[in-house]
Amino acid sequence: MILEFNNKEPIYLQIIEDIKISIIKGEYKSGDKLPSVREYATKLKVNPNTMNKALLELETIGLIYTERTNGKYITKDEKLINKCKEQYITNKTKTFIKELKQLGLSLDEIKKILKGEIK
Amino acid sequence: MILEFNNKEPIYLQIIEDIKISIIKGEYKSGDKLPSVREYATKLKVNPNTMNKALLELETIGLIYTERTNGKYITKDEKLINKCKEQYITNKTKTFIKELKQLGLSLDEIKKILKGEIK
Amino acid sequence: MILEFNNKEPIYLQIIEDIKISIIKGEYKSGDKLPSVREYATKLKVNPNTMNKALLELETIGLIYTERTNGKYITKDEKLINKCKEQYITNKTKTFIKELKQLGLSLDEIKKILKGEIK
Amino acid sequence: MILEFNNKEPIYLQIIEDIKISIIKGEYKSGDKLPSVREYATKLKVNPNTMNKALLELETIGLIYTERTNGKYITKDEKLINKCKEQYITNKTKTFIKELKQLGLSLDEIKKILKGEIK
DNA sequence: GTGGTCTAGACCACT
DNA sequence: GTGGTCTAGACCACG
Repeated sequence: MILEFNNKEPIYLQIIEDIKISIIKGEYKSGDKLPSVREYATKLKVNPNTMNKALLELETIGLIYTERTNGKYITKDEKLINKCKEQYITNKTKTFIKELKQLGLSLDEIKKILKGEIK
Repeated sequence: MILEFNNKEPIYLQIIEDIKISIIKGEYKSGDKLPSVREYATKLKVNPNTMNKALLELETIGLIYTERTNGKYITKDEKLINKCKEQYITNKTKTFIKELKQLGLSLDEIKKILKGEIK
Repeated sequence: MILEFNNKEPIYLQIIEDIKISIIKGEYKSGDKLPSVREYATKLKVNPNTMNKALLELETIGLIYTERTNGKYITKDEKLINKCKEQYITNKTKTFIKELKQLGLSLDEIKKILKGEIK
Repeated sequence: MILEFNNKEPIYLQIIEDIKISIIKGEYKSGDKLPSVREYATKLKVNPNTMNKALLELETIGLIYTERTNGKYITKDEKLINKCKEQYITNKTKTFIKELKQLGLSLDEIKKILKGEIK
């Protein structure tokens, strides 16, 4: 996994986003063990503190959990994962539609644009 | 014009975005005079410096220009405005599609989701 | 005479510069009568105060003088005009050379560049 | 590095110009880390905000870039630097020639003047 | 310690 | 009254 960070957004948020997507896509599966913080940090060329912050936040969301002294794992709660996926999708969709509507575009126009873009 | 600011994004960026949209929508028309910096600032309950920062950035983009000691105006370059509009739309559309594709969704699935959301 | 003003520099300075050049070039000759302030102002689409400011400054330099109730004239002091011309030229030349030298260019290099540019 | 500011031009513009020249000359090299905003500000006896304004503008030009929380660096895009250098030189040269031509001087006369001035 | 943002308030030149 | 510049000083997120 290689991550191109942009400098406008906090790195830890970009990492969170990336791992979230991996989970939603199913690349990381329920119960999978995650690399150690250190390992992760070196792989991403990132400060361990940053890595830790990202994983902590994922833990508070519930997408990963920690087994003391053993490592971090993807949650076994598949419902949660699905819920996350749906949320992610409807979120993106709604804001997308909202933004275009804000420009005064009608739904028909939005559909047209999408047809043009989806090839 | 009332603007509700969110705390995640810098105020000046939100102002830029808002004015940009007004221009794109045609609420502000080519050659229109903008409210003075101070007036704008009081209306938005923002420090004049902040307001100025936003307007300066819009000027470097080229969407507005300054007449010395006279005020600020919407660009007369309608091509630029149209270009901005198109850019804005295709930008939003492309990232939207990219984000959903990244999740492994096929184009058909994206279409379905949109149909569900567009009511 | 048509003047395209830029918005970065004060208009009155641009006017001064322009009239100065006209005098140096000899378009305005020793003893010539200048248009009235009002006339000038309408021609240049400029506030009369601005026009006045410009002419006043030219008067303090000595390039023009006022005959009470009669109008403004180009100085009859041709020496002054010549001095101005020389000053203008050596000024521009010296700063030009200084700026390029500052970049670390040798005199030979500057000569080359000039040969390339002068066609 | 000591900078003598003149009062005619905004300080932040003079700073921009100075840093630009340092980059063009190669005193600051591709990828070099710049002093921190605060450090720079104290060195130049300028308010940090002013310093920041200058650096921001250099960033929009692309000559420097920011690494979040880490510092600012000279661009690694050496082509851009070269382009800037050329632009700077031809710009200065062209306006110089234009200004003298505007006075009615022939190219031969300009050459003579330069020979006189270049010693 | 780094840059980013924001506020408050002041002064200036120009028209 | 307009924008432009500058200072002082504060707070924040990030790493």
